Amino acid sequence: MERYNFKVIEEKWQKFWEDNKTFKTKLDKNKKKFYCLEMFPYPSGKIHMGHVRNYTIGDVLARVKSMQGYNVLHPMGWDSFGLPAENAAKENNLHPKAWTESNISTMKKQLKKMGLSLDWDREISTCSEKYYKHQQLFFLELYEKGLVYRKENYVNWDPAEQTVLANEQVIDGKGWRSGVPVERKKLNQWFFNISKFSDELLKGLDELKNWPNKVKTMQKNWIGKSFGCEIDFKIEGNLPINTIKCFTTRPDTLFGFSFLAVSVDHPISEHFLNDPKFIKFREECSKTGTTEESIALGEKIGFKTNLFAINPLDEKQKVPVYFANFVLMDYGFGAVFGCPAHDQRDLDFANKYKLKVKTVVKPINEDDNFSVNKEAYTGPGVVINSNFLNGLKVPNESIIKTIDILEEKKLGKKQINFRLKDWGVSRQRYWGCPIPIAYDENGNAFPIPKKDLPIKLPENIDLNSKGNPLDGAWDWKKIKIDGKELTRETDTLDTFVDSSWYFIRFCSPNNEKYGFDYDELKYWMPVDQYIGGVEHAILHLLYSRFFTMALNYENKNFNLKEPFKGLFTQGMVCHETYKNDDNKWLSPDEVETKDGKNYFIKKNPTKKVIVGPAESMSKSKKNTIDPQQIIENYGADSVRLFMLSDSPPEKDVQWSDQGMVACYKFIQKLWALHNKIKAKLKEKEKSKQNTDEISKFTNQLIDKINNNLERFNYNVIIANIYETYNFLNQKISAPINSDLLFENYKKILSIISPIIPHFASECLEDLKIDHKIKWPIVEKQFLVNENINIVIQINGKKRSIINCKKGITEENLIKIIKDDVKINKFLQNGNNIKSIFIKDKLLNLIIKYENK
RNA sequence: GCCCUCGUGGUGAAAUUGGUAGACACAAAGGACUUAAAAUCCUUGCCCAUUAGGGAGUGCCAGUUCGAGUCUGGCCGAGGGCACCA
Repeated sequence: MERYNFKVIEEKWQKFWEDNKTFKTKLDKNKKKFYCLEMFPYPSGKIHMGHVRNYTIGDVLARVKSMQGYNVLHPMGWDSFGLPAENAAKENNLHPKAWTESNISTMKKQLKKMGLSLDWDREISTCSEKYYKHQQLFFLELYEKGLVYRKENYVNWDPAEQTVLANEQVIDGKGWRSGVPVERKKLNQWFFNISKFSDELLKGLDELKNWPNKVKTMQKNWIGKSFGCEIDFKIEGNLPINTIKCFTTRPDTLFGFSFLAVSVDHPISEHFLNDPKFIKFREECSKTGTTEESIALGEKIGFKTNLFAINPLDEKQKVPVYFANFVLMDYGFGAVFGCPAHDQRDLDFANKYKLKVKTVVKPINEDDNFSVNKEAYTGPGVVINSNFLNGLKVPNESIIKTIDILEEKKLGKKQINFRLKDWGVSRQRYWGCPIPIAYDENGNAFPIPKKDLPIKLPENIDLNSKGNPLDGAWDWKKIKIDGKELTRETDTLDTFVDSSWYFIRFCSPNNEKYGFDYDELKYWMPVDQYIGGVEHAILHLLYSRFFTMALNYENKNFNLKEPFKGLFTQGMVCHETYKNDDNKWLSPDEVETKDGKNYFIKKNPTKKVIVGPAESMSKSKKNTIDPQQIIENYGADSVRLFMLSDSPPEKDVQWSDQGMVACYKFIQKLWALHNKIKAKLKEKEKSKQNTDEISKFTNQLIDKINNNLERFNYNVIIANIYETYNFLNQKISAPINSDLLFENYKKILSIISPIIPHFASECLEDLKIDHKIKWPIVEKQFLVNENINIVIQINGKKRSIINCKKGITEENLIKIIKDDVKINKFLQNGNNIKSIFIKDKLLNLIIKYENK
C-alpha cells in the first residue's frame, strides 16, 4: 500500500472541481435554496488562520446542504477598499489598485488550495467600478428617500489616519484601527439616517431566532432604547432664554432637583461666547473629552452661569444652571436635570460644587429618615419628601404617574430616546467609493445624474499629498452639469457601506443594470447561514441590517427586512506568545522546545524565551502561523480537520503543532483502513455473522452527526469520526458480509466527505462510486437496540450495570439483580422501602438498614 | 459602575429532557515489537487497597430531589460587551 499522497490527490480533485464547475449555482425554482455565506475577507496580502477556520466551518455546512439536495449558494468576494492599500502604496510606490489586485490573486490561489466549495463565477470585489457603481446609485436612491443628509457636525477625527470615524469605530476613545486618541473636529459630513430605524432594528432582533443571544444583546445595548419624558424647565436670569428642554428617565425624582446641566455645545452657549472664562472652559472640555486619563478618571467639571431653573412641580424651588463636560449634545436635548441623591454621576458633580442633596426615594425596608450621602440610591423603593408624589412605588408606578401629572399640567410629555446615532459615512481618503454629489460655489449639493454613474476614481493621483489625495485632483473635481460649473465631493464612503449589501450583490453578481435582480433576490435572500467573527457584532451586522431596511423603505417590490436569517460567530485562533529578554516579540519560527515547557531561541539556544499566554494570532505579537506553509506540509484536509477538532467552533481554539500532526496522521490511518476495507471487499464474504452490528453503528452514527450538525457541534462530529475509525479498524479483522460492508462504508465516506473532501472523493473513486454522493438517510430500525444497559442504583448510588433486553419490566429486572453479586450484598440487611424505575434506563432501590 | 457569558483530569474538551461524569483527542508514565531509534500497538490515569473492591469528585457554600455537571439562592474567580446615554 502506498502512503496517502495528499499533494497529488488534493491537486487532482481541486482541478476536477474547477474543470467541471462542480460548485456553480443557478437559480432553480424547483429546488429549495440554501444561502451559506462567510464574511468576505479584506485582501491584506495572505489568508490567515482565522480565515481558514471561518471558511472551513462554512464549507462543511455548504457541502452537507448540497448533499442533502438543497440548491446551495456559496460565494466569495473581496472587501477591497480601505486605508491599508493607500499606506502600502506610499511605502512601496505601488498604486492601491495594483496592490489590491495582486493581493486578491494571491489569496484566491490560497483559498483554492483549501478545497472550498465556492462558486467562483460569482466573485465580486468592492473596489471594482462594476460593484461600486450600484452603490453610488443606491446612495442617490436613499438620498431621494430622505435617508441620506449632510450636516455640519462634530466628528471623531483620527489624527493618524487623517480621517473621520463613526462612533462605532471609536473604542475607548481611540481609533479602532490606528489606536490613536480621537480628536473632536467640526466638519461637513454625509450621514445615513440609521436612527430612523432604531425601533425597527431593535424589534427585528426578536425575529432572529437563529442568532446568538450575545450578539442580539450587544446590538440591543448599542441601540439603547430608554423610556422617560421630556420636561421644559422655566429659566430665570438676565438672558433672553425662557426654557430649557431636558430628557429624563426619572421624572419621579423631580423633587430632588438640585441643578440643571447643559452641554457646552447647547444652543444657549451662544450667549456666553463673549465670556473668555466660558471659552476657556469649553476648550478644556473638548480636550478632556477624548484623552485617556479623563476617560479613566471620569472627572466632572462645570461652569456656573447666572441662570436659574425652576422646578415645574414646585415653583418655589430654583436651582443653578451649569455647563458641564459630562452632558452630551447628541443625546436627548443636550441638557439634564440633576438629582444627586439618585444618580451617581449627579452626586459626584453635586459634591464637587457643594450642591444640595435631597433624598426622595427610600428602599422599602428603610424608614423615612433614610438619606443618601456618599452613594446614590438607584434601586426600587418608595417616593418620600415629594409632596403629592409621596408613597408611590419606585420605579414603575412612580415614573408613570409622574409623567401623567406632567402631561396633564402640560409641563412635559412621554418620550422614548435612543442611544443610536446617525451613521457618518464621509471619509477623507482616496481608496473608497466616490460619493455621487457635486457642489456649486455656494456649497449647495447636487446629486450626480444617474446616467453619469459610475463616478470612477481617478487613477493618476499624488498619494503622497497630505490628507485626502482627491482634494488635489483638480481635473477630476471640476465638472459641468447642465451647464453649471460644479465641484465634486472628494470624500469617499466608509468601507462599511461596501460590505452592507455585498450579500445582495452575490445573488446577481453580473447584473449590469442594477445592484441586483428582483427575481434572484427573492429566490436567494435572506442568507440562511452567515458565519463570521464576533468582532462584527455591532458594526457590520447592524449596518447591514440598516442598509437592507433602507433599500426596503418605500419599495414594495423589495420585500426583505432582515438580511441574515441565521448567524454563527466563530471563535478566534490563538497561539502562545514569545518574547526575548529585551521584551521583543518572537515568532514561533524563531523558537524551539524539547520538552514543551522550556523554549529557547533557535539561533542562540542558550537564550531562554519568555512564554506568554495564548492570544489571538496577530502580526504585531508575531504569534501567527502561516496557513500556506501548513497546507503545503500537511495538506488541506488535515488542516480542515484540525480547524474543527477539539474546541467547539464558537469558542477560541488554541493552535497546537501536535494537534495538527495528529490530524495529519489520522488521515494516513484512514487511508490504511480504506485499503484494508478494499481488500476485505474483494473477498466477497457472505458471512451472516454480526450482520446487524455494522448497520446499527452506521445508522446511529448518521443520527448523531445529523444532531451535532444542527447544533454546530463540529468538534463532536470529529470525535464521532474517530470513534468510527476505532470501530471499523477493530471489526475489519473479523468476518464481515461484503455487501453490507460496502453499503455502510459508502455511507461513512459520504459523511466524512464535507470535512475532508479530497480524501473522501479519492476513496469513493477508488471503489468506483459516483462522487456526487447523497447525504445518507437514517434507517430508523437500526436506531433501536434490543439489548440495553440499565443502571442499578442503591440509595441513589450506582452499584451495577445490567445488560438486558429492551422493555424489561421492573419485576423481571428485580428478579435478575437478586442474583447479581454486586447488588445482592446491599439487599441482605435492609428493607426495600421504595424503588424508582425508569424504563430502559435505571432502577434505583431505596433500602432502609435497621440498627444503623 | 451596569449588562452578558463561562468555571468539568496535566491539556483541549464530551455528556438532548435532572438518570453510567470525563466520550474523542493531545501530553505524560510504564510496557510490547526492534541491535537501536523512528513508526506502530497495549496499559495506566485522584485517594485507600496486593487483588477483589471501596471512597471522594464537575470553582466554593447551601437548597430542591430517590438522584444535580445539568434546576434554585448566595459567594468566589475568569472572559467579553457597554460606559459620563440623563
